[in-house]
Amino acid sequence: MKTGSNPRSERKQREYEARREEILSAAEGLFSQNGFFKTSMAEIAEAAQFAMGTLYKFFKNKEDIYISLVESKVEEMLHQLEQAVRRAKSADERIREVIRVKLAFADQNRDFFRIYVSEWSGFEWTVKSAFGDGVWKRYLAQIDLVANLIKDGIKSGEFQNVNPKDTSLALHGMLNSTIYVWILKAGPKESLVDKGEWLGNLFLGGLGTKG
Amino acid sequence: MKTGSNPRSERKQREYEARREEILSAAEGLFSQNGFFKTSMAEIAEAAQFAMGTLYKFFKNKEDIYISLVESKVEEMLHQLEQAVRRAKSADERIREVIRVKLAFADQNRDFFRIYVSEWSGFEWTVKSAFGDGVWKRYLAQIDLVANLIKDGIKSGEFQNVNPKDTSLALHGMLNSTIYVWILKAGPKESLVDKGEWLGNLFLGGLGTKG
DNA sequence: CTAAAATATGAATATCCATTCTACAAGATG
DNA sequence: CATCTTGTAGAATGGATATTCATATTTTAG
Repeated sequence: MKTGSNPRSERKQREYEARREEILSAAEGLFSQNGFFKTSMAEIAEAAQFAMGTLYKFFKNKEDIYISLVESKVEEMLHQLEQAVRRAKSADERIREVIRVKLAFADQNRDFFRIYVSEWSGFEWTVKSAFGDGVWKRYLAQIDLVANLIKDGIKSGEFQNVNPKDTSLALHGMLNSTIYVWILKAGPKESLVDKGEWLGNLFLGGLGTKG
Repeated sequence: MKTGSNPRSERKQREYEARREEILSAAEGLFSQNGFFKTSMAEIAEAAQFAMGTLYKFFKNKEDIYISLVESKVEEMLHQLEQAVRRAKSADERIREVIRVKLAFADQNRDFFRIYVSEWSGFEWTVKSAFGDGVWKRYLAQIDLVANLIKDGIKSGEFQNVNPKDTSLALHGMLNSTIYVWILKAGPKESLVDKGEWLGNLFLGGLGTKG
Protein backbone atom coordinates (compact mmCIF):
# COMPACT_ATOMS: atom_id res chain seq x y z
CA MET A 1 0.00 0.00 0.00
CA LYS A 2 2.75 2.55 -0.25
CA THR A 3 3.87 4.81 2.49
CA GLY A 4 1.98 7.55 0.77
CA SER A 5 3.94 10.13 2.73
CA ASN A 6 5.19 12.79 0.35
CA PRO A 7 8.50 13.82 1.91
CA ARG A 8 10.26 10.57 1.20
CA SER A 9 9.16 10.20 -2.37
CA GLU A 10 9.80 13.86 -2.90
CA ARG A 11 13.42 13.44 -2.04
CA LYS A 12 13.63 10.47 -4.37
CA GLN A 13 12.13 12.56 -7.04
CA ARG A 14 14.63 15.32 -6.46
CA GLU A 15 17.54 12.94 -6.57
CA TYR A 16 16.26 11.38 -9.73
CA GLU A 17 16.02 14.80 -11.33
CA ALA A 18 19.47 15.74 -10.15
CA ARG A 19 20.99 12.66 -11.74
CA ARG A 20 19.07 13.29 -14.88
CA GLU A 21 20.48 16.77 -15.03
CA GLU A 22 23.98 15.45 -14.52
CA ILE A 23 23.62 13.21 -17.52
CA LEU A 24 22.23 16.01 -19.63
CA SER A 25 25.00 18.30 -18.61
CA ALA A 26 27.65 15.75 -19.46
CA ALA A 27 25.99 15.04 -22.77
CA GLU A 28 25.77 18.71 -23.62
CA GLY A 29 29.52 19.13 -23.68
CA LEU A 30 30.04 16.05 -25.79
CA PHE A 31 27.31 16.77 -28.31
CA SER A 32 28.59 20.29 -28.60
CA GLN A 33 32.10 19.15 -29.34
CA ASN A 34 31.50 16.16 -31.54
CA GLY A 35 27.93 16.33 -32.72
CA PHE A 36 25.17 13.80 -32.32
CA PHE A 37 26.55 11.00 -34.44
CA LYS A 38 30.07 11.06 -33.20
CA THR A 39 29.09 10.98 -29.56
CA SER A 40 28.69 7.46 -28.21
CA MET A 41 26.64 6.30 -25.30
CA ALA A 42 29.82 4.94 -23.77
CA GLU A 43 31.32 8.41 -23.78
CA ILE A 44 28.25 9.97 -22.25
CA ALA A 45 28.20 7.28 -19.59
CA GLU A 46 31.82 7.86 -18.76
CA ALA A 47 31.46 11.63 -18.64
CA ALA A 48 28.39 11.38 -16.45
CA GLN A 49 30.05 8.74 -14.29
CA PHE A 50 27.34 6.20 -14.79
CA ALA A 51 27.34 2.83 -16.46
CA MET A 52 25.81 2.61 -19.87
CA GLY A 53 22.89 0.59 -18.69
CA THR A 54 21.99 3.22 -16.17
CA LEU A 55 21.53 5.88 -18.79
CA TYR A 56 18.64 3.86 -20.10
CA LYS A 57 16.89 4.15 -16.76
CA PHE A 58 16.72 7.89 -17.32
CA PHE A 59 16.29 8.15 -21.06
CA LYS A 60 14.65 6.02 -23.66
CA ASN A 61 17.64 6.20 -25.99
CA LYS A 62 20.38 8.43 -27.27
CA GLU A 63 18.04 10.58 -29.28
CA ASP A 64 15.93 11.12 -26.21
CA ILE A 65 18.91 12.56 -24.39
CA TYR A 66 19.62 14.88 -27.25
CA ILE A 67 16.06 16.02 -27.61
CA SER A 68 15.53 16.57 -23.91
CA LEU A 69 18.63 18.68 -23.90
CA VAL A 70 17.69 20.90 -26.80
CA GLU A 71 14.06 21.18 -25.87
CA SER A 72 14.56 22.41 -22.37
CA LYS A 73 17.05 25.05 -23.42
CA VAL A 74 15.03 26.27 -26.36
CA GLU A 75 12.08 26.55 -24.05
CA GLU A 76 14.15 28.61 -21.65
CA MET A 77 15.34 30.90 -24.39
CA LEU A 78 11.81 31.40 -25.61
CA HIS A 79 10.72 32.40 -22.11
CA GLN A 80 13.48 34.91 -21.82
CA LEU A 81 12.59 36.41 -25.17
CA GLU A 82 8.96 36.73 -24.18
CA GLN A 83 9.86 38.55 -21.02
CA ALA A 84 12.26 40.80 -22.86
CA VAL A 85 9.60 41.84 -25.30
CA ARG A 86 7.24 42.59 -22.48
CA ARG A 87 9.56 44.90 -20.64
CA ALA A 88 10.39 47.17 -23.58
CA LYS A 89 8.01 49.88 -24.65
CA SER A 90 8.74 50.96 -28.22
CA ALA A 91 8.91 48.59 -31.16
CA ASP A 92 12.42 49.74 -31.79
CA GLU A 93 13.42 48.98 -28.24
CA ARG A 94 11.73 45.61 -28.32
CA ILE A 95 13.86 44.54 -31.28
CA ARG A 96 16.97 45.67 -29.48
CA GLU A 97 15.88 43.79 -26.42
CA VAL A 98 15.44 40.59 -28.42
CA ILE A 99 18.93 40.96 -29.82
CA ARG A 100 20.40 41.57 -26.40
CA VAL A 101 18.67 38.61 -24.82
CA LYS A 102 19.61 36.19 -27.56
CA LEU A 103 23.23 37.23 -27.49
CA ALA A 104 23.35 37.03 -23.72
CA PHE A 105 21.77 33.61 -23.78
CA ALA A 106 24.30 32.40 -26.31
CA ASP A 107 27.07 33.87 -24.24
CA GLN A 108 25.82 31.98 -21.22
CA ASN A 109 25.13 28.73 -23.03
CA ARG A 110 27.90 28.29 -25.50
CA ASP A 111 27.78 24.50 -25.62
CA PHE A 112 24.07 24.48 -26.09
CA PHE A 113 24.15 27.13 -28.74
CA ARG A 114 26.62 25.25 -30.80
CA ILE A 115 24.19 22.38 -30.82
CA TYR A 116 21.27 24.66 -31.42
CA VAL A 117 22.65 26.45 -34.45
CA SER A 118 23.53 23.22 -36.14
CA GLU A 119 20.16 21.90 -35.12
CA TRP A 120 18.20 24.69 -36.70
CA SER A 121 19.89 24.14 -40.01
CA GLY A 122 20.73 20.56 -40.59
CA PHE A 123 19.86 18.11 -37.93
CA GLU A 124 16.25 18.83 -38.46
CA TRP A 125 16.38 16.34 -41.30
CA THR A 126 19.05 14.17 -39.83
CA VAL A 127 17.73 13.26 -36.42
CA LYS A 128 14.29 14.14 -37.62
CA SER A 129 11.96 11.58 -36.03
CA ALA A 130 10.69 13.30 -32.93
CA PHE A 131 11.77 16.79 -33.74
CA GLY A 132 8.93 18.23 -35.71
CA ASP A 133 7.05 18.52 -32.47
CA GLY A 134 9.11 19.98 -29.72
CA VAL A 135 12.12 21.89 -30.90
CA TRP A 136 10.90 23.01 -34.26
CA LYS A 137 7.64 24.33 -32.84
CA ARG A 138 9.46 26.39 -30.28
CA TYR A 139 11.85 27.60 -32.89
CA LEU A 140 8.96 28.84 -34.98
CA ALA A 141 7.46 30.40 -31.89
CA GLN A 142 10.55 32.55 -31.63
CA ILE A 143 10.25 33.62 -35.22
CA ASP A 144 6.58 34.38 -34.72
CA LEU A 145 7.21 36.33 -31.55
CA VAL A 146 9.48 38.70 -33.40
CA ALA A 147 7.27 38.71 -36.46
CA ASN A 148 4.35 39.96 -34.39
CA LEU A 149 6.52 42.56 -32.83
CA ILE A 150 7.47 43.77 -36.28
CA LYS A 151 3.86 43.76 -37.36
CA ASP A 152 3.02 46.09 -34.48
CA GLY A 153 5.91 48.33 -35.38
CA ILE A 154 4.63 48.61 -38.91
CA LYS A 155 1.16 49.54 -37.68
CA SER A 156 2.53 52.20 -35.40
CA GLY A 157 4.58 53.60 -38.25
CA GLU A 158 7.90 52.88 -36.62
CA PHE A 159 8.84 50.29 -39.21
CA GLN A 160 8.63 50.09 -42.94
CA ASN A 161 6.02 47.98 -44.61
CA VAL A 162 7.79 44.63 -44.90
CA ASN A 163 6.79 41.01 -44.64
CA PRO A 164 7.07 40.47 -40.87
CA LYS A 165 7.88 36.79 -40.97
CA ASP A 166 10.56 37.05 -43.61
CA THR A 167 12.09 39.95 -41.77
CA SER A 168 12.06 38.13 -38.47
CA LEU A 169 13.75 35.22 -40.15
CA ALA A 170 16.40 37.49 -41.57
CA LEU A 171 17.12 38.90 -38.14
CA HIS A 172 17.50 35.45 -36.65
CA GLY A 173 19.85 34.50 -39.44
CA MET A 174 21.96 37.52 -38.77
CA LEU A 175 22.15 36.73 -35.10
CA ASN A 176 22.84 33.04 -35.56
CA SER A 177 25.71 33.56 -37.96
CA THR A 178 27.22 36.19 -35.71
CA ILE A 179 26.89 33.99 -32.66
CA TYR A 180 28.14 30.91 -34.39
CA VAL A 181 31.34 32.42 -35.65
CA TRP A 182 31.92 34.02 -32.28
CA ILE A 183 31.64 30.60 -30.67
CA LEU A 184 34.04 29.08 -33.17
CA LYS A 185 36.68 31.70 -32.72
CA ALA A 186 35.99 31.87 -29.02
CA GLY A 187 38.48 34.62 -28.44
CA PRO A 188 38.12 35.38 -24.78
CA LYS A 189 38.60 39.05 -25.46
CA GLU A 190 35.75 39.94 -27.72
CA SER A 191 32.43 40.25 -25.98
CA LEU A 192 29.46 38.87 -27.84
CA VAL A 193 26.97 40.97 -25.98
CA ASP A 194 28.79 44.13 -27.00
CA LYS A 195 27.93 43.40 -30.60
CA GLY A 196 24.28 43.82 -29.73
CA GLU A 197 24.18 47.54 -30.26
CA TRP A 198 25.63 47.69 -33.72
CA LEU A 199 23.58 44.68 -34.77
CA GLY A 200 20.53 46.61 -33.65
CA ASN A 201 21.71 49.66 -35.54
CA LEU A 202 22.39 47.67 -38.66
CA PHE A 203 19.09 45.89 -38.62
CA LEU A 204 17.04 48.97 -37.83
CA GLY A 205 19.03 51.61 -39.65
CA GLY A 206 20.70 49.72 -42.46
CA LEU A 207 24.17 49.85 -43.83
CA GLY A 208 23.75 52.78 -46.18
CA THR A 209 24.25 56.41 -45.26
CA LYS A 210 21.47 57.97 -47.22
CA GLY A 211 18.11 57.63 -45.51
CA MET B 1 56.15 2.72 -75.13
CA LYS B 2 52.49 3.78 -75.02
CA THR B 3 50.59 4.96 -78.00
CA GLY B 4 51.29 8.39 -76.76
CA SER B 5 48.54 9.79 -78.91
CA ASN B 6 46.41 12.16 -76.90
CA PRO B 7 42.97 11.67 -78.44
CA ARG B 8 42.46 8.23 -77.05
CA SER B 9 43.50 8.96 -73.49
CA GLU B 10 41.60 12.18 -73.65
CA ARG B 11 38.40 10.38 -74.28
CA LYS B 12 39.17 8.05 -71.39
CA GLN B 13 39.73 11.04 -69.24
CA ARG B 14 36.46 12.60 -70.30
CA GLU B 15 34.55 9.42 -69.64
CA TYR B 16 36.16 9.03 -66.27
CA GLU B 17 35.12 12.56 -65.39
CA ALA B 18 31.63 11.96 -66.63
CA ARG B 19 31.21 8.92 -64.43
CA ARG B 20 32.61 10.80 -61.53
CA GLU B 21 30.06 13.51 -62.07
CA GLU B 22 27.30 10.97 -62.22
CA ILE B 23 28.27 9.64 -58.84
CA LEU B 24 28.48 13.12 -57.38
CA SER B 25 25.13 14.01 -58.79
CA ALA B 26 23.50 10.92 -57.35
CA ALA B 27 25.12 11.52 -54.01
CA GLU B 28 24.00 15.12 -53.97
CA GLY B 29 20.35 14.20 -53.91
CA LEU B 30 20.83 11.62 -51.18
CA PHE B 31 23.02 13.74 -48.94
CA SER B 32 20.60 16.58 -49.37
CA GLN B 33 17.65 14.48 -48.33
CA ASN B 34 19.14 12.40 -45.56
CA GLY B 35 22.36 14.01 -44.52
CA PHE B 36 25.83 12.57 -44.48
CA PHE B 37 25.42 9.96 -41.79
CA LYS B 38 22.14 8.55 -42.90
CA THR B 39 23.27 8.09 -46.47
CA SER B 40 24.95 4.74 -47.07
CA MET B 41 27.42 3.81 -49.75
CA ALA B 42 24.99 1.15 -50.89
CA GLU B 43 22.38 3.80 -51.55
CA ILE B 44 24.78 6.00 -53.44
CA ALA B 45 25.90 3.03 -55.51
CA GLU B 46 22.36 2.13 -56.35
CA ALA B 47 21.39 5.67 -57.24
CA ALA B 48 24.46 6.10 -59.41
CA GLN B 49 23.94 2.67 -60.95
CA PHE B 50 27.36 1.41 -60.03
CA ALA B 51 28.47 -1.35 -57.74
CA MET B 52 29.76 -0.34 -54.35
CA GLY B 53 33.28 -1.34 -55.14
CA THR B 54 33.30 0.89 -58.18
CA LEU B 55 32.71 3.97 -56.11
CA TYR B 56 36.05 3.39 -54.52
CA LYS B 57 37.72 3.60 -57.90
CA PHE B 58 36.60 7.20 -58.08
CA PHE B 59 36.70 8.30 -54.49
CA LYS B 60 38.84 7.40 -51.55
CA ASN B 61 35.86 6.98 -49.25
CA LYS B 62 32.46 8.32 -48.39
CA GLU B 63 33.78 11.50 -46.92
CA ASP B 64 35.74 12.13 -50.08
CA ILE B 65 32.55 12.06 -52.09
CA TYR B 66 30.91 14.48 -49.76
CA ILE B 67 33.83 16.86 -49.71
CA SER B 68 34.34 16.80 -53.47
CA LEU B 69 30.70 17.62 -53.86
CA VAL B 70 30.66 20.56 -51.54
CA GLU B 71 34.02 21.91 -52.63
CA SER B 72 33.28 22.08 -56.31
CA LYS B 73 29.98 23.83 -55.78
CA VAL B 74 31.30 26.29 -53.25
CA GLU B 75 34.07 27.08 -55.69
CA GLU B 76 31.53 27.68 -58.40
CA MET B 77 29.50 29.96 -56.19
CA LEU B 78 32.58 31.91 -55.26
CA HIS B 79 33.40 32.42 -58.92
CA GLN B 80 29.94 33.70 -59.65
CA LEU B 81 30.12 36.10 -56.76
CA GLU B 82 33.44 37.45 -57.94
CA GLN B 83 32.07 38.10 -61.36
CA ALA B 84 28.97 39.72 -59.97
CA VAL B 85 31.02 42.12 -57.91
CA ARG B 86 33.06 43.03 -60.93
CA ARG B 87 30.17 43.93 -63.13
CA ALA B 88 28.48 46.33 -60.69
CA LYS B 89 29.73 49.88 -60.31
CA SER B 90 28.52 51.39 -57.04
CA ALA B 91 29.07 49.78 -53.65
CA ASP B 92 25.35 49.73 -53.17
CA GLU B 93 24.83 47.94 -56.44
CA ARG B 94 27.58 45.46 -55.67
CA ILE B 95 25.83 44.39 -52.50
CA ARG B 96 22.60 43.94 -54.37
CA GLU B 97 24.42 41.95 -57.00
CA VAL B 98 25.86 39.62 -54.36
CA ILE B 99 22.41 39.04 -52.95
CA ARG B 100 20.95 38.35 -56.36
CA VAL B 101 23.67 35.91 -57.32
CA LYS B 102 23.52 33.98 -54.11
CA LEU B 103 19.76 33.64 -54.26
CA ALA B 104 19.88 32.60 -57.89
CA PHE B 105 22.55 30.06 -57.15
CA ALA B 106 20.49 28.61 -54.33
CA ASP B 107 17.47 28.54 -56.57
CA GLN B 108 19.43 26.61 -59.15
CA ASN B 109 21.15 24.28 -56.70
CA ARG B 110 18.59 23.44 -54.11
CA ASP B 111 20.02 20.07 -53.17
CA PHE B 112 23.47 21.43 -52.82
CA PHE B 113 22.36 24.38 -50.81
CA ARG B 114 20.59 22.24 -48.32
CA ILE B 115 23.86 20.48 -47.73
CA TYR B 116 25.77 23.70 -47.74
CA VAL B 117 23.71 25.49 -45.15
CA SER B 118 23.90 22.61 -42.76
CA GLU B 119 27.56 22.34 -43.56
CA TRP B 120 28.38 25.89 -42.71
CA SER B 121 26.87 25.53 -39.29
CA GLY B 122 27.29 22.09 -37.94
CA PHE B 123 29.01 19.54 -40.03
CA GLU B 124 32.15 21.54 -39.87
CA TRP B 125 32.80 19.86 -36.56
CA THR B 126 31.09 16.63 -37.41
CA VAL B 127 32.78 15.55 -40.58
CA LYS B 128 35.64 17.77 -39.67
CA SER B 129 38.78 15.92 -40.78
CA ALA B 130 39.56 17.32 -44.19
CA PHE B 131 37.36 20.34 -44.11
CA GLY B 132 39.46 23.06 -42.62
CA ASP B 133 41.25 23.28 -45.93
CA GLY B 134 38.93 23.30 -48.87
CA VAL B 135 35.41 24.26 -48.00
CA TRP B 136 36.03 26.43 -45.03
CA LYS B 137 38.66 28.45 -46.82
CA ARG B 138 36.35 29.13 -49.71
CA TYR B 139 33.57 29.99 -47.35
CA LEU B 140 35.77 32.58 -45.69
CA ALA B 141 36.77 33.85 -49.11
CA GLN B 142 33.13 34.67 -49.70
CA ILE B 143 32.89 36.52 -46.44
CA ASP B 144 36.08 38.40 -47.24
CA LEU B 145 34.93 39.27 -50.71
CA VAL B 146 31.91 41.03 -49.33
CA ALA B 147 33.85 42.47 -46.44
CA ASN B 148 36.22 44.19 -48.85
CA LEU B 149 33.34 45.46 -50.84
CA ILE B 150 31.90 46.96 -47.68
CA LYS B 151 35.23 48.46 -46.77
CA ASP B 152 35.31 50.26 -50.10
CA GLY B 153 31.80 51.47 -49.59
CA ILE B 154 32.76 52.94 -46.26
CA LYS B 155 35.73 54.73 -47.79
CA SER B 156 33.61 56.19 -50.52
CA GLY B 157 31.08 57.38 -47.99
CA GLU B 158 28.30 55.20 -49.29
CA PHE B 159 28.21 53.06 -46.18
CA GLN B 160 28.34 53.74 -42.50
CA ASN B 161 31.44 53.10 -40.53
CA VAL B 162 30.96 49.49 -39.44
CA ASN B 163 33.17 46.47 -38.97
CA PRO B 164 33.23 45.07 -42.52
CA LYS B 165 33.78 41.45 -41.61
CA ASP B 166 31.07 41.32 -38.98
CA THR B 167 28.71 43.04 -41.34
CA SER B 168 29.49 40.68 -44.17
CA LEU B 169 28.87 37.81 -41.85
CA ALA B 170 25.52 39.26 -40.83
CA LEU B 171 24.50 39.55 -44.46
CA HIS B 172 25.39 35.96 -45.17
CA GLY B 173 23.43 34.85 -42.14
CA MET B 174 20.41 36.76 -43.37
CA LEU B 175 20.65 35.17 -46.77
CA ASN B 176 21.26 31.67 -45.51
CA SER B 177 18.31 31.63 -43.17
CA THR B 178 16.06 33.03 -45.86
CA ILE B 179 17.26 30.51 -48.39
CA TYR B 180 17.09 27.62 -45.99
CA VAL B 181 13.51 28.16 -44.97
CA TRP B 182 12.54 28.70 -48.58
CA ILE B 183 14.05 25.34 -49.43
CA LEU B 184 12.23 23.63 -46.58
CA LYS B 185 8.87 25.02 -47.51
CA ALA B 186 9.59 24.62 -51.18
CA GLY B 187 6.33 26.16 -52.24
CA PRO B 188 6.56 26.19 -56.01
CA LYS B 189 4.81 29.53 -56.11
CA GLU B 190 7.07 31.79 -54.16
CA SER B 191 10.15 32.87 -56.04
CA LEU B 192 13.34 33.04 -54.04
CA VAL B 193 15.03 35.44 -56.40
CA ASP B 194 12.18 37.88 -56.00
CA LYS B 195 13.09 38.29 -52.37
CA GLY B 196 16.40 39.76 -53.43
CA GLU B 197 15.18 43.28 -53.72
CA TRP B 198 13.64 43.67 -50.34
CA LEU B 199 16.56 41.86 -48.74
CA GLY B 200 18.79 44.44 -50.35
CA ASN B 201 16.55 47.23 -49.13
CA LEU B 202 16.48 45.82 -45.63
CA PHE B 203 20.19 45.34 -45.42
CA LEU B 204 21.08 48.69 -46.92
CA GLY B 205 18.23 50.80 -45.63
CA GLY B 206 17.23 49.10 -42.40
CA LEU B 207 13.86 48.28 -40.97
CA GLY B 208 13.14 51.60 -39.30
CA THR B 209 11.42 54.54 -40.98
CA LYS B 210 13.43 57.36 -39.51
CA GLY B 211 16.76 57.85 -41.24
C1' DC C 1 40.33 -13.37 -83.18
C1' DT C 2 42.88 -13.78 -78.87
C1' DA C 3 45.69 -12.51 -75.04
C1' DA C 4 46.66 -8.93 -71.81
C1' DA C 5 45.23 -4.91 -69.36
C1' DA C 6 41.94 -2.23 -67.33
C1' DT C 7 37.38 -1.87 -65.08
C1' DA C 8 33.50 -3.26 -62.71
C1' DT C 9 31.24 -6.30 -59.44
C1' DG C 10 29.02 -7.46 -55.03
C1' DA C 11 29.59 -10.92 -51.53
C1' DA C 12 32.55 -11.33 -47.51
C1' DT C 13 34.98 -8.92 -43.81
C1' DA C 14 35.76 -6.18 -40.00
C1' DT C 15 34.48 -2.55 -37.06
C1' DC C 16 31.70 0.11 -34.49
C1' DC C 17 28.10 1.05 -31.19
C1' DA C 18 23.15 1.43 -29.50
C1' DT C 19 20.54 -1.31 -26.80
C1' DT C 20 19.44 -5.24 -23.78
C1' DC C 21 19.99 -8.43 -20.14
C1' DT C 22 21.55 -10.79 -16.23
C1' DA C 23 23.90 -10.29 -12.13
C1' DC C 24 25.29 -7.42 -8.19
C1' DA C 25 24.83 -3.72 -4.49
C1' DA C 26 22.40 -0.49 -1.49
C1' DG C 27 18.70 0.78 0.82
C1' DA C 28 14.05 0.23 2.56
C1' DT C 29 10.72 -2.56 5.24
C1' DG C 30 8.73 -5.50 8.77
C1' DC D 1 18.31 -9.37 10.74
C1' DA D 2 16.23 -11.26 6.52
C1' DT D 3 13.79 -10.10 2.58
C1' DC D 4 12.20 -7.30 -0.87
C1' DT D 5 12.62 -3.31 -3.81
C1' DT D 6 15.09 -0.24 -6.27
C1' DG D 7 19.18 1.36 -8.47
C1' DT D 8 23.65 0.28 -10.79
C1' DA D 9 26.78 -2.22 -13.43
C1' DG D 10 29.15 -3.58 -17.72
C1' DA D 11 29.66 -7.58 -20.57
C1' DA D 12 27.13 -9.78 -24.42
C1' DT D 13 24.08 -9.19 -28.42
C1' DG D 14 22.54 -7.77 -32.78
C1' DG D 15 22.33 -4.86 -36.52
C1' DA D 16 24.24 -1.72 -39.56
C1' DT D 17 27.48 -0.44 -42.97
C1' DA D 18 32.14 1.30 -44.71
C1' DT D 19 35.68 -0.88 -46.97
C1' DT D 20 38.18 -4.70 -49.26
C1' DC D 21 39.13 -8.38 -52.40
C1' DA D 22 38.80 -12.31 -55.32
C1' DT D 23 36.22 -12.88 -59.48
C1' DA D 24 33.98 -11.63 -63.77
C1' DT D 25 33.45 -8.56 -67.52
C1' DT D 26 34.75 -5.32 -70.88
C1' DT D 27 38.11 -2.92 -73.56
C1' DT D 28 42.44 -2.54 -75.90
C1' DA D 29 45.90 -3.92 -79.05
C1' DG D 30 48.72 -7.04 -81.71
